Amino acid sequence: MQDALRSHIERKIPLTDEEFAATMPFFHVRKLKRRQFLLQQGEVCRYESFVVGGCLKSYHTDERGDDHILRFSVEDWWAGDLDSFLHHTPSTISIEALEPVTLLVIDQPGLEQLYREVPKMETFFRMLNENALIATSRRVIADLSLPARERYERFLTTYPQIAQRIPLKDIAAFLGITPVFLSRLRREQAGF
Amino acid sequence: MQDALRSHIERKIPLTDEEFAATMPFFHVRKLKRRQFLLQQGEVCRYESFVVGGCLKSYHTDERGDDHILRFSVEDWWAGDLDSFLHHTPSTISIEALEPVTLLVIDQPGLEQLYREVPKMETFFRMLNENALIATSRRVIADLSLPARERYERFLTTYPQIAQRIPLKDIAAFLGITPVFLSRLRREQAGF
DNA sequence: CATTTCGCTGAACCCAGGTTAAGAAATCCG
DNA sequence: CGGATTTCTTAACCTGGGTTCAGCGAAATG
Repeated sequence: MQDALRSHIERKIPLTDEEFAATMPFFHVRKLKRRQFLLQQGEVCRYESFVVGGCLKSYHTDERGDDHILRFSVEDWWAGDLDSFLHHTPSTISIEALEPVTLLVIDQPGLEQLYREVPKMETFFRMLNENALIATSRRVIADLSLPARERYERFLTTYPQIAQRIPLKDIAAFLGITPVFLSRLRREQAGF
Repeated sequence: MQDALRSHIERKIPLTDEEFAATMPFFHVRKLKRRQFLLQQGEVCRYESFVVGGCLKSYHTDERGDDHILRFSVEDWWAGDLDSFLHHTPSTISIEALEPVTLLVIDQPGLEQLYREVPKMETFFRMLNENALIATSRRVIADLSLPARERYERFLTTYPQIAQRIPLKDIAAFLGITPVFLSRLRREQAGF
């Protein structure tokens, strides 16, 4: 399990055994059952969580009660609300397990101390956030410039593995359309 | 002008005179006239640019030729395409001066060397990207959950200064609606 | 295994926001 | 300054996607 984290980190930046040994104690294991919450909208997000196994959705619930999914986190991804985590403000999202989930979590004081003790880990998180920023910016572009059907097609090709594991209504909540309409898109698509 | 950059950095992290002196040479000044491009979609983005004065828009042009504005960068903000800058890939956005602009720019080898020579600057850019990620994620939430009129109202209250300086058609391109429709929103709003 | 619940589909109808066009206002530039 | 260009507004009409409701199969729950 620690292996999963180590090889994940080393995909960006090599670590010595000592560095990894110094890093590991800052993390601890957490398990969630299906439908259990890692974070509920309104709470302060205390942990950044590395997903060892399983799948979660991060979503915002608007005033009308509609859910809007920001991202799905599967093996080798991270889950958390950075704003709430860093600034100790109530989070604007909930994070919920779609499958049984195993996590390695770190809290904010821990992360800061980790940066001091293992500077390479600051570099690692810098790169991680760079990538997250790039992915999020791509999503803004797609949301602004593509109609629903193309966002759906792009989702299918970009995350084929994820698309299989996830109910249609959650994909709809991710794309920003209703399940009814997504069902319609599928049917039309099947036509050819 | 260097003062602008220094106090910008020190708003996140204090620097000694030596650290700042070591930092400054990695930046150089660049000026743009109104309508001049800092980056054109398809080019590789060679610089991260700190805005000393003026205002720019970063926008994506879709296949149909429609522009979608991702952000406006004014004094004390940054402009650039992180994905293209880091990975030397053709950029998916253009960046254009809306007013005469003064920049302090740094290239990618320079930035990497800066991280090595002044580690605090890596911390600074980590924090900078954290904030950018938070802002971009907020935007995704807003795009997914708010109708056009509320996105407009939020834009007005969040960036009142910027809203003044910018033509309506650019605000529309930022909100993802047509100028015609934005004009309609304004009229209805004026009604009360 | 009976039953309630939940997710998916289909069809009819509706509305926010887009499109087109044309005039008024502002801004640019010789 | 005066013509040209660009921007803003208004109005009439159009469409992508939402909403509602109904039926139906697959899971969860007892």
